[in-house]
Amino acid sequence: MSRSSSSSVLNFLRHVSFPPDPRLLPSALKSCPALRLARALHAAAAVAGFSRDPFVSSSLLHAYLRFGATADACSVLDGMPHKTIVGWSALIAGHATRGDAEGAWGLLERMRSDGVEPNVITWNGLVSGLNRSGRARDAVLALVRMHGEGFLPDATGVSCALSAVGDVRDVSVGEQLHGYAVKAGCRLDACVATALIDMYGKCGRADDIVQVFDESSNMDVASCNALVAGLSRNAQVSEALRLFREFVGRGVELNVVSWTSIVACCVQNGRDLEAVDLFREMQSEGIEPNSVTIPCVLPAFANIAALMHGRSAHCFSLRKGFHHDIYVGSALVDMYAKCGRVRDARMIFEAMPSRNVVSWNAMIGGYAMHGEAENAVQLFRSMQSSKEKPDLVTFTCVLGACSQAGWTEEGRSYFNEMQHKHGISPRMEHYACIVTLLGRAGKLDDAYDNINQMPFEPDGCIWGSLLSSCRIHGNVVLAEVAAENLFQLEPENAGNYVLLSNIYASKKMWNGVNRVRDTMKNVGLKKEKGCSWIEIKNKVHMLLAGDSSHPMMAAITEKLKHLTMEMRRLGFAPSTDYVLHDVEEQEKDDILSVHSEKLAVALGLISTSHGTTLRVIKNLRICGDCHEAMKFISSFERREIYVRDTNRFHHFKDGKCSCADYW
DNA sequence: GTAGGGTTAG
Repeated sequence: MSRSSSSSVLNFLRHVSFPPDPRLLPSALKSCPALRLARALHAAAAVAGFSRDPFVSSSLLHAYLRFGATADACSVLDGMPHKTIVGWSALIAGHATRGDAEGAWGLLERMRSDGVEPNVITWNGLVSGLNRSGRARDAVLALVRMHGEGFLPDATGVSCALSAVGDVRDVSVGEQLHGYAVKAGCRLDACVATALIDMYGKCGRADDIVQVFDESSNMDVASCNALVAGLSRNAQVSEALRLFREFVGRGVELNVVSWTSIVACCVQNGRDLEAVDLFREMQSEGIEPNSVTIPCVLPAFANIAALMHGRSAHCFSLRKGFHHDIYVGSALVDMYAKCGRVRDARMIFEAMPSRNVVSWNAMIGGYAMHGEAENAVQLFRSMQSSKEKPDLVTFTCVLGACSQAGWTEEGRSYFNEMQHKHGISPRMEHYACIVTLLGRAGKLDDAYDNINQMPFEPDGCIWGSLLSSCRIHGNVVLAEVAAENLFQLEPENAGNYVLLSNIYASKKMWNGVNRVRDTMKNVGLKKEKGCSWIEIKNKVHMLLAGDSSHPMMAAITEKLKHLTMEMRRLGFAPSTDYVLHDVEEQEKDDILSVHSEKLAVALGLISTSHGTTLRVIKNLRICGDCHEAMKFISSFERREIYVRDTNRFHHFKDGKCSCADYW
């Protein structure tokens, strides 16, 4: 038994006597830690003949409601000779909180026929309870009926109803409530303002959030937090950051929820480096992260492969006891896997006191990302012998693992198992997995057939996957089909043009190359800059392809020159069909030599001691030339090198890659 | 007896 629950039992025992004393029973019931004990006290009071005492029965009623035992609570109220409005209201709120809308309405009628008229608290309790139990529509209906019966809903009722509206995303009802709050004079109440912001945020109305903010004068810290969350939901990061600072200017004391919200806002919108900075700033402001902050910030460390930062958040969690939290545990599993430490991820996973579907998916997905299909599938089998049911994400991970390993038949069979054994109908992402699975294995026609047989219109991911496969297997005809669809679906995505152009270039079809380049120029698209990150001694370095702004660039260039010479000497020939441009061979070598992952690895080599493992992440897929170069470097420099691209991990060791050149 | 804010996997 934990320390806190044993102390609550001691506190309870202090109020218990034998035989039972009617003056002590109310306080005993108030501190009663378990439903069974409340029932025992009830029985003892009945035997002693004072269970109908107004104080005792009222305490029993509330104790039962605290444990959600609405039936017991009902029988207590039934036995009360004088039923008070407080008793009725508590019972109605209790039923509503358990999601029993019908029971709550029935009690409201019984209360009236008993001669007790509901008041505003009775109604608010009903609205609040229904909202809390997820019966959002019923909560709004209750408020409407309350109004229809001549009651003026107050700030409390309106806030609860607004919260319900946000859950059902019915902005027109939300707007009506907004107008009502203005008329009823409770619009400027801080809770109403917060609930309005929350509602508009959930309904996708960022402009209205800002308008509520502009028209409010007495917003507090919770309003700020709702504001940040609402803007984050609608991808308005800069606005969230600006208003977050403005709250400080207004003298609002920000708390751990505020800081967690702004960190989460950056992470959820791909601004990982800013999230890391804010996480630091939070602590220098004297706000200590809690068990919600940690799972919010961990994905930022995971995304930029900041293993040292991630480890220190892990240590912090251990010190604070957060590591037992299922959110923290799952986020740690994901972080270690994405930082290249899939064994550490498994250790965390095994040590978790409880797991949910997210924890399983994080671990299975981790194996998939590392190309460890065997482990992924094995874990998927253990999941099925556990009580946790696989969901659509689980199958995305399992299918992903199969496609990384080239397990075509296994992948097909899991695709069927998903539908027929688990009743999950395939979604876009599952078809994308199947197309990748078949395409990468060279079964391009099969992949194309699958696209044509899909029950809905394929999206950019599907065609993008086919196009990538065409790049690997040099299929110009299907590549043109895929590209045609992609240019319609995502005309702004430069990567598609680059891929098609590379396919033409690899076939020496220079007219095609020029045509695509002209189109790109006309549409005004630039090739996305390759970008890599490497963490060295607790600092994350970002390197851009062709960019020479890094302070150590001279040494990096020197190191690359030396490596290139050694590669040549040992018979390594750069493979030049990976670049977009049709240029002289020598110039192509130069372009290749500045791909960002090479810069990152060179920096890693000169900044760490011999034998240190290097971990690099990249915003694009690693090119074939860099892949060859990494294999060479791993053997020549005797270093293990992990490169995580958009697709998976490549673990280079002794001249070989964990993907076995299949990617 | 009634009210508003932050979390993990793809």
